[in-house]
Amino acid sequence: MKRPTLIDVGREAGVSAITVSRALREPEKVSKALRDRISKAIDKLGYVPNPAAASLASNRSSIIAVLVPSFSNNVFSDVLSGTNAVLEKTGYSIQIANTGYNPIAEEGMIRKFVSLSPAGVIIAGVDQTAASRKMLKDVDCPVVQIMDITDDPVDVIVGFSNFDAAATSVEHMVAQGYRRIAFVGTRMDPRTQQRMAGYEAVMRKHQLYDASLFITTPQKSSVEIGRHLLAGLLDKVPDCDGVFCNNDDVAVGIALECQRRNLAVPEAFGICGFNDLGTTSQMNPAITSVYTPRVEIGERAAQYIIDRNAGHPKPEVRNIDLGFTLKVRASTLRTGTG
Amino acid sequence: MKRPTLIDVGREAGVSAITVSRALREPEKVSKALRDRISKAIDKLGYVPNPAAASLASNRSSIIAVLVPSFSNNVFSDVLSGTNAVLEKTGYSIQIANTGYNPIAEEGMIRKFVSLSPAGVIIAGVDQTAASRKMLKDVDCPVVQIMDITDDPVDVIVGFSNFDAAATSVEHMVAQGYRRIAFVGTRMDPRTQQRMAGYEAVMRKHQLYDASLFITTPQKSSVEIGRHLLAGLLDKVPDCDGVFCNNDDVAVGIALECQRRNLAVPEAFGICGFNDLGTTSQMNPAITSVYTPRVEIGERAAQYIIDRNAGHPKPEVRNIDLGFTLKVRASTLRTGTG
DNA sequence: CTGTTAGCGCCTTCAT
DNA sequence: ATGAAGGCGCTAACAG
Repeated sequence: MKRPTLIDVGREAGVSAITVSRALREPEKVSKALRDRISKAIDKLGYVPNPAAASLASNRSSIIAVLVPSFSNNVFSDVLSGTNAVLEKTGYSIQIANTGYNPIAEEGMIRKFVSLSPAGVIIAGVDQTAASRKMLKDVDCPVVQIMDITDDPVDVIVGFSNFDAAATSVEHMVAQGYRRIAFVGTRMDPRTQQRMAGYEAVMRKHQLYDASLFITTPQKSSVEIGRHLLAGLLDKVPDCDGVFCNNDDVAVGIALECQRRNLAVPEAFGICGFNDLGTTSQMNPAITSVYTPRVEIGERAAQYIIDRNAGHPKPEVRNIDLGFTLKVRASTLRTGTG
Repeated sequence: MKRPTLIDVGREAGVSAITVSRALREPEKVSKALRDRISKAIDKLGYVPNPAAASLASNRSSIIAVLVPSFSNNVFSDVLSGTNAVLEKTGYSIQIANTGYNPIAEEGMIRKFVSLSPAGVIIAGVDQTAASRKMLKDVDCPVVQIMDITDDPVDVIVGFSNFDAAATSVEHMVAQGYRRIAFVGTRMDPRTQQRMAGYEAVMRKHQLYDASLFITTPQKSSVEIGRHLLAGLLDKVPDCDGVFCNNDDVAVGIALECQRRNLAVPEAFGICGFNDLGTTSQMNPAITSVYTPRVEIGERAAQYIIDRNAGHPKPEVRNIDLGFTLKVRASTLRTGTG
């Protein structure tokens, strides 16, 4: 009743264990006849490899470590969907950890993951601690940073410029005649801060910058928090005529609060969200948002790991910018021209 | 520069490897003096255990396998958050797989997970194949089914009755005077079908049952699909006066489409969602929904695994019903009495 | 193309 | 309370 091993399979097929091992890992190095015999023996005995033994002997595992800052965030579930879709037909498995936007916690998680000899690491952002970065440099597997872009990735980065995405959005709002545009930011993680910087750059460029237009909170984003933030914003800045939000949930909350207050969107007040998670496009009026290629980022990250482990060389371009798309909708369209 | 092993730590501390191993796993069996020496040696060398070796030698791992039907689903990200919160201070790690609502795929994933000698398995629902169920019965670790309830779990189940939750919601709508209540179901997974059964039972009981009131689609739920489904529903059943949705996103989409059509909610049309994911409560009017204890389910599942592995006996009550709460809001309140 | 040998790092068992 | 011996199942390295 005990679980069969390679030796058992080998005995059944009349070959040695190592041949079975080869038939599984490098079938082209084993003759067709043997492959067939071995495969029958495997089925007959119900053999399933022991990954712990494989990992111990070879000093590498089939585990891809994924470090995200939050589970309850559609952004990262989309990334994970993409990664999973690419990986599920392969032998890799996904082990995840939630860093909770905490670089120190992240460091510990990286240390633990490194001890697994992972087949790859996918990690959100570029703001790792020095120690984290060193571990990621030293680990003997592909490492993909995601959701951001930089000239100096640990290995490779797949993402987009949060700064540019924000700047593009705010430029659009300015072009639509909005002047007193607030920045509404929740949680204020590094990527949100980059969006804030993009907002600020454009506002300064147009001499519209005003420190009182920043509305931020360390709380996580939600529709509810969006509603509350709008109330606070209108108290503080009564002549505010629009918002750029770091997140779609907040934008939806603000839109719903505008409905309640009969604040005319887009005429009196413009709203722009971020990520284009799906609800924004359905609102009345539809909300402008920045589409970000989350699923594709997850897919590309996984594919990179597969390719490198299959022997592909490290590519020359190590920052893969997948861009973003400003989805202009009614909530910021005053001129009718886009 | 090679990674230190227990032997290296032992040499540094002047003890044998096995003593270091004990100091790590069963500190109470090692004298205080040695523990201190060993812990210094570990820090000095930067020793991190090799989980593959541990797993191979002991025939069990620290991996908790989590099988969910979807990543892009707030329900399961909440469960995962709860599980992760309980597990993150422990030595366990989480390995996830996405079954895609496919029992055959699920079977393969279980087979693979079982080969890891996991420390626990968390799996959504009760509709596993016979082969899956057998593997889960045979695996030598705690197994927790979640998001449902049954008298006959594989090991333990933590969830709530989808049938009762739906029945309670529909009873409420009937009490509020709605008569031509439609069931709007997306994806039609097993739990959705139970909700449909709960709806049907109540409609039959009140002699309100009508087969044309079922609107279903295999597509995944979204705000957008909700809007389209309402359009189809009103074409097909013009006198329809309310909907019970299997999902909040769909309910939100329907509410937004009602806004657009100037269909008065709750007066002319009642809307009830499912799961109470957060946006429903913020809508205009606020949408009634069934709150489900998703985070707590994830927490309890993880805690059960920890407890059993710490030697706690299998509890007598093996189906842990955490219930649900109908959150009555404006979208179904015609009488003002709740 | 196939086999032999020798571990990988840790834990189980048994001894002291 | 600590240690010695042996093996978990697999694969790297080298033979043939």
